[in-house]
Amino acid sequence: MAGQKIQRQTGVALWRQIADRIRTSINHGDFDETGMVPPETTLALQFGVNRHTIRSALGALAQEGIVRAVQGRGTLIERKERLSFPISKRTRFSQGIGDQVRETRSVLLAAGEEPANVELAQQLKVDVGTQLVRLETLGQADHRPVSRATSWFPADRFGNIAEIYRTTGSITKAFRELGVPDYVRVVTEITATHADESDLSDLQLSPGAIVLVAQALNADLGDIPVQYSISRFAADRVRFTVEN
Amino acid sequence: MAGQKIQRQTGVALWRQIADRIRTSINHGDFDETGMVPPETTLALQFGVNRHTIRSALGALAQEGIVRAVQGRGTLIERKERLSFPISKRTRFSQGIGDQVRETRSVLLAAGEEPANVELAQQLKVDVGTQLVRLETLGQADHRPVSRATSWFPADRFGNIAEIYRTTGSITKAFRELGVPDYVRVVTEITATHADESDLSDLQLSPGAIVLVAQALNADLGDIPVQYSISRFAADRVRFTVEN
DNA sequence: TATGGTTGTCTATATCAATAGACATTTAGA
DNA sequence: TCTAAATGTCTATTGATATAGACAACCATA
Repeated sequence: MAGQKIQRQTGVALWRQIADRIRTSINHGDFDETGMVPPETTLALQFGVNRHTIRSALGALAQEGIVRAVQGRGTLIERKERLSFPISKRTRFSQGIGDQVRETRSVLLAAGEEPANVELAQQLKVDVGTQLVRLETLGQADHRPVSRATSWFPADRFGNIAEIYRTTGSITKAFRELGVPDYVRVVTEITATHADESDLSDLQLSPGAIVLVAQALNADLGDIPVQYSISRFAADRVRFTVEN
Repeated sequence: MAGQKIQRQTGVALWRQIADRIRTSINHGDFDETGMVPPETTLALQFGVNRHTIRSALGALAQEGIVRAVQGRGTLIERKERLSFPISKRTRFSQGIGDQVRETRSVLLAAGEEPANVELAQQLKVDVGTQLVRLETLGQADHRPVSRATSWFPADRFGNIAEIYRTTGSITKAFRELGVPDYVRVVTEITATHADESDLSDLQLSPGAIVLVAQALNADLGDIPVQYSISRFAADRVRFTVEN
């Protein structure tokens, strides 16, 4: 927990800034030796704020299930999190993080059809208005939500992909059943923004959190686009790794 | 500016959330037709807040130089920003964004030597304690700061790289003079976090902003690590693009 | 030049965020 | 079993945040 100072009067409450910093320190392993966060009075001194402000920060982290305060003992670290998520030609949700957690799962939240707007048409190289299948999915690792994705597929080739995905829980398998034995990542765009309301509920985030947004285009082996997706990851649970 | 609601009582002030959202909309080109932000009363209605809260948000954006309010007319958009930053085997700062801006520049802020700690040693494949050259640099596009990077190089091969970099303003050229005709990106790790105090001053950010952090390892053509760097980008000025 | 639409300014009030201090309660260890 | 160290709870005060309403000042244009 380096000597960075915190900002006052910025529209971001001190307790939230401090909570974010402590969460980062925990994930970075700064307190691994003791397994607990430093005492409130120590933290108050370090951050140069009142002890009550520290308590607000720790209260928020306790709400997230990251720490647990025990009277008389201290504040114990309950859970650390930050998965490494590889991005490469063969980016698959389950494969990449499979060795970091015990169980990965992908859940279909919603499915539907809609015509391609200008942006989607451009990405998937189809005409505007072409019918697309839209899938809303939630990626989980050890029963904790990690990513929230919206994907679009050309409906003529993948009209019933929702059906198959629902049963298999895997895009890769669904593609295979629909005559796409393999596919590759063409391009990934990465941005970061503040979590919106649906992020908070879907990813079980604390308000004010940061989400990493990855817009990805997958194509089959004939370079025909098969999937365009926008995925939102909890920034403090995930890191992207680009291997060249 | 989709119908995402804003969060109350989250430790992030409403005016800051709204300022961030409006900035994103501007950068996304949502108001390009008129060149102005919607009237304050309209925004207040859309976001479901008081007009004074909108004024706080617009005031913050005006402080950043993004908008300018004109009494009687409206609030004009002064500047848009979000550069696309490609990440590939041959990631170079100037090349990637060279066609998006008129001028790119890289400035040496500081230089020094220090022994490798555990992490640096592991990354650069040297022994702990091996002497390294550390360079602090600032990447600019059209005189606006875009990235703030700290780089480490093995001192035995690149002892005077700071000197050369200061004159050429280019890592690529410095490498070339020091007997590394070419180099490739081995791996890039991408995370996101809130801006700290030095980000605010170096990148001229507004408090509470988000930074994208890229930790990158470059190697020469013999796969020997030559540079490990940690770069911080203003998240609302940059997007990463991973091409496979 | 009159009008509608827009930003600028003021007052007032309620709630959240942060500080300050005091003391209770619990735990671990001497 | 006493004590030090830690969290838990309470009261009080100040400043930042947000709402509400009213009206002034300014601009474009019909």
